Parts: sequence; C-alpha cells; structure tokens
Amino acid sequence: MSMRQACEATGLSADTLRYYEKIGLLTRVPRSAGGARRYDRRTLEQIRFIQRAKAMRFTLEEIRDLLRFRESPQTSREEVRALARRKQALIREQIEQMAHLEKELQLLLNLCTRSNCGCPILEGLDNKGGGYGS
Amino acid sequence: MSMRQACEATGLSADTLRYYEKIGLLTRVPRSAGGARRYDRRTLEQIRFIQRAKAMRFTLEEIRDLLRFRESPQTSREEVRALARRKQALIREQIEQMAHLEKELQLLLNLCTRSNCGCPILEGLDNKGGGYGS
DNA sequence: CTAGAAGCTGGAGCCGACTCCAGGTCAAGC
DNA sequence: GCTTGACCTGGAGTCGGCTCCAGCTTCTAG
Repeated sequence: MSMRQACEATGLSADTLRYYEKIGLLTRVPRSAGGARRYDRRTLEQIRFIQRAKAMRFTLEEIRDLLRFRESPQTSREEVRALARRKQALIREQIEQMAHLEKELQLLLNLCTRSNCGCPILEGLDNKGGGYGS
Repeated sequence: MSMRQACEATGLSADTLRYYEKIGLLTRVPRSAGGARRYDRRTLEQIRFIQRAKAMRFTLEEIRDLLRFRESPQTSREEVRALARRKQALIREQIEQMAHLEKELQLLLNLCTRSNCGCPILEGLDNKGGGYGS
C-alpha cells in the first residue's frame, strides 16, 4: 500500500504519517526498492491503534509505550493497566472541573437574562471570592 | 506596588505579567520615573479578572475581548453573553466526550480484572469498531 | 524518452502560553 | 564609588502535534 493509499485509508496526512515514524511511533515501516514507504497490514494496524488511543486522550508518548507493551503483552499487563488508570483519573478530574465551570457559566448566563443593568458575567469575573487555581 | 509585590499578590511570575502586557492584555500599566512598572489597583483588578477568566477556560485572546467589553459594559452585554454561551457549549461538548471516554476506559479496566489471558485494554484499542473521530 | 505526479529528506514554522536569557539601567546601602 | 539586587528590553527557546517547504529522486503514462 502506497503512502497515498495509506493516507486515504486512515484519513491522516502524509506529513503526519512520516512524523509518527520520525518520533518512533511507527516502527519498521517497509520500503520499496526506491525508498518509498509501503504500508503493510501490520503498520496499518499500528496506525489504527494510534488513532483509537488518541481518541482516548493518550498522548503520542503514552501511545508509543502502549505500542511497545503491545509487542510483548504478557509481560506488561500491569503497566498497561496503570497507564489506563492514570488516564482515567485524569479524565475524571477534568470532567469534574469542567462540570463546575459549566455550572458557573450557567449561573452567570441566568443572571444575565434577568438583570437589566450592568453585565453579570463581567461582574462575576470581577468579584468572585477565591478563584479556582490555574 | 512593585513588580515583586504584584507577583506575590497574584502568584504570577514577572515574565508572565510582562507577557500579558506585551500581548495587550494589560493596558496602561503605569511606570515609575525610572521606567519600572508600578501596579495600581486598576491593573491588579485586571490581573484578577484574567485569572478568573482563565480558570473559566477562556483563552487569553477571549480575555482580551472581555477586558475591552469590561471597559464599556453597556454597549457589549450581548457580545459578552455570546462569548459565554460559546464557551459553555464547548465545555459541555468536552464533558460529554470525556464522560464517554471515561466509561470506555472503565469498561476496559473491568475486563482487565476478570480476564486472565491477553490484555483487554490493548485488545480494546486494537479492535474497536468505528473510532470516535480525532 | 520524457513530463508530471508522487515520494523522499532534513529542517523550519505554527499555535498558545509562557519561560529564559543576555546585556543594560536604576536605586539604595556601605 | 561600588556592589547588590530589582527591574528593564528584545528576542530566542519550550512543549506537543503537527504542517509546510525546497530541492531531490523515483515511478508511471503516453
């Protein structure tokens, strides 16, 4: 499978595929006699794996680790599990924080439809007691 | 109030404060005869405003707009409201997506405690049907 | 055999939000 | 007068994840 076909098959750009290879995400990508990449089933599966892991908010660095673990699954179950748990905890934390902000914004917007002098949103950002940290 | 004191009062670094000024977030920061910044009440309020808006996930560019709106509140209520609504929608969307991922991860982790051959997380990333988009 | 498309490489540029640095200025204390 | 420390400026570097580019080579169709 040519570069072009791989791009069509995955929806990624040639630059992205070459970038993934450059940073060591894709390993052992076969070449034609002239040096062009020939994507085989193995590499395509790696690419799909990367795309799914990205959708799960793993960073490229984490995905590189996951792909390594994938090469020797029996020795690495615990590590994979730990990575997944860390990611889950992070996501939970972010959800919680964002749910809080969403409520806050809703509150300001509600005020906004009622008040008819001043702007409660700007005032909310002016006055709020403590702040949430960064 | 000196730079040092402003840093202590806000928890921001001198570089960050100078950066905020450079990109036009902080305007009309007064100077001493020698050219040193003298943070007054007005500027400090701007800084607090920025910190709260950042906590609400507004970007620095959006905050710059909010600060401008803040200068002429009566003419800009609708714009502020629109900005807040867009931000809220974005946050909701992200919460939804992350809640989905969180569930997905939980599922894989549950499988993981049960199965005793192979790694369900890696396999989950291998096999999943569609993918979630980017 | 040749034109044009597709691919290659190494390296630079982009985004947002800083962070760091060199080299210069200024104010206060000894 | 000299050191020390806070501050100044403009500009470069950082991070992650690409994206774009110039200047080649290789492949494919006519």
